[in-house]
Amino acid sequence: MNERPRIKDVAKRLGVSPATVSRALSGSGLVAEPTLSRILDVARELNYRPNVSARNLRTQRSMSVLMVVRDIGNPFYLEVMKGVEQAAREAGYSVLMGNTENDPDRESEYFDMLRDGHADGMILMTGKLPARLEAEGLVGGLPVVVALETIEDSGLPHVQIDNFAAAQDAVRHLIELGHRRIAHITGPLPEGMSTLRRDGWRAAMAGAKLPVPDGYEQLGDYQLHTGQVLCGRLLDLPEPPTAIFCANDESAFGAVHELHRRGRAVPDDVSVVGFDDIYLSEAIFPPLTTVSQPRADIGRESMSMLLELIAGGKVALDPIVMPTELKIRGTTGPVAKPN
Amino acid sequence: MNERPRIKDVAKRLGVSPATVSRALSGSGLVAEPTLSRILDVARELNYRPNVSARNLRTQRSMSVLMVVRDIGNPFYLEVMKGVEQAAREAGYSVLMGNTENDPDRESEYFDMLRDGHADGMILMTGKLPARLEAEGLVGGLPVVVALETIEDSGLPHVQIDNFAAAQDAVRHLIELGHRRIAHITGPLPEGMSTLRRDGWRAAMAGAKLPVPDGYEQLGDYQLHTGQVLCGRLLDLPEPPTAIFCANDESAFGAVHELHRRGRAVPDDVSVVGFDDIYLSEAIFPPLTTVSQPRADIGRESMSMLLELIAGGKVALDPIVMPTELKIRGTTGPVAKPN
DNA sequence: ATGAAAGCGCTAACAT
DNA sequence: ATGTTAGCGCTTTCAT
Repeated sequence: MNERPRIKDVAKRLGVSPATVSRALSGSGLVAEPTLSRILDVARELNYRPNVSARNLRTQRSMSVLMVVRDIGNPFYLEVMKGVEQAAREAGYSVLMGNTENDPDRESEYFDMLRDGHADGMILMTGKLPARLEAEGLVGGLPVVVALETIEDSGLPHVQIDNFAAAQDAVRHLIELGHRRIAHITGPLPEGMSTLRRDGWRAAMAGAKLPVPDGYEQLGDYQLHTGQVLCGRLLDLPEPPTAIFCANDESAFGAVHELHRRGRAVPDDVSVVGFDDIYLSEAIFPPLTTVSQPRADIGRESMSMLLELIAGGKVALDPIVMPTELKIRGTTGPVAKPN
Repeated sequence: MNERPRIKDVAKRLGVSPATVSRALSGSGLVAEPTLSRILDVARELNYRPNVSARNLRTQRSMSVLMVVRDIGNPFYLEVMKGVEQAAREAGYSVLMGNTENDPDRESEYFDMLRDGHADGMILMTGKLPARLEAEGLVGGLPVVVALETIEDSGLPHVQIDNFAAAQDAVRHLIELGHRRIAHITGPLPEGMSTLRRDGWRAAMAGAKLPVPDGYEQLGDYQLHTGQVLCGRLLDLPEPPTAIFCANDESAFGAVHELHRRGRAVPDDVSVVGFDDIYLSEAIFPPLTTVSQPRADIGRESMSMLLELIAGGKVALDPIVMPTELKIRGTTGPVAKPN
């Protein structure tokens, strides 16, 4: 088991100083030509790689960032991660994935990783701050970017979409198709994103002077199975809806599933709209009409803001709002003729 | 912007030496009681966290492992990651995600991270080694565990499933339902996993003395859209199959989609079986019959082997084979009466 | 039970 | 253009 070479091994081989090797390898442009390429050659030959712990200790930075999500099992984040990773790589950074599972301990653990030098910055997608930090007001100024979610009064930069407007648009699409009985399966309320989507639905209904009968707002939790159950409940209503707007795609999948199960045609009997345009939304049958977020762009944008922050730059505190697009696919259609 | 506290700050506050603080915080049991709790108190009060770069440099380990996959956008890996992460956390390790996108440069980059102290070990799920390393035979002995895939003659420990037997079982299930015309949409051949699944199908067919007409083996690539196209091709055959075994769930989704599109009933006209039991397999309509892998278990098992390796322990080179289960759901049924 | 001192491997300030 | 030197913050001998 041969030892990994150290910088001084490379230096000795050529009779130069470690400093020169360091300069040569860092591309500082301070090393003259005969020496430079000989160093590069030997480094390659020995397969030398600078030890990152030593470098990080010396430079006081880790060249890594943390991307913290609520549930790493949710594929939605993968696309965002791809964008983050791409921007990070271009800047020479690595990305560490953090998974909180909504556990406050883990949430604050990841903040600790900022302090202990594990990472230079963080992209936070959990929608909340550790209570401890928030209480002591020591969040402002940290190299943290909030993405997807909103954290009010945090003093942190945000990258997000306009959940309210996107939901409103989605519901308007249903209204334009002639639907008047439009129900909503919400996300976990009163959580911010869910609330905005719910309010967008309400606004669209109010804007078209459509009534919202009792039971048309079903409290969900973004989960597929819950969507299925709640859809069933909607169908059992005395006046069931002809269209259902779901707070996310998973619950929309559940709704479509329940409709199939009951032999109701989608969209001929009931239209369904989702939100997020996750992986496979296009693949179910019929393909899901849903609000598409520019996930990779959100990731990239978040990362560039974070790099800016890390570099000590000032960053706008007005949220960056990325555009959404309503993907009209197969689960929405004209309202059935009134019975 | 107050500076982060250092170990000597904690030490000074109490008039003890940094060494004592280090010992107290590491739970070495070498610090006596009056001192111990006072150190712990002050550390908490100052919110002190040891700098990881310094610690890693000194201890020569990073307490991180690398989990390298081919495509981070594939949700299949998320469940594996969950298992890896759980086992890692329990041992005090963090998990770094690596994404190669099948790019050889990136593949060897991640190996470099083993040498530069970024990570102490690696769980490799890409099914191949960087050519450079392989050529120089410097892989054996590295703290690397191969999961899901197989790398022949690598001298590395493996955690996997029996793809051949699982495929064979899945096809036998179709045969038991009375199917005789069973086609297969493969993964990317001649890649190892795809080949094993294909061979399992062939073996089941041969075992039942069933013919494999021309065109019944369609070369796919695990992608949804390809599955759709190839399913169409199968249906256009003079003697179309009554059942299709797909090398993975995505292509099965594509196949089901195409069947729907053409108005063919699933499973009444054609049965479909997938492989992997990914996220949402249960959610499509009808729910997909598929081979389920114990993904989280594979992750956990890989991680514990890796920990063993890192600790310098010897590890069996016979592959650890995890059990699979055929989940019989809604896309398979008895063969239709012959026309 | 605690302290003093060394040193992990690197980079950057300062010299030349 | 290159070498010398110091030191990042920690853990771990070794000494007491």
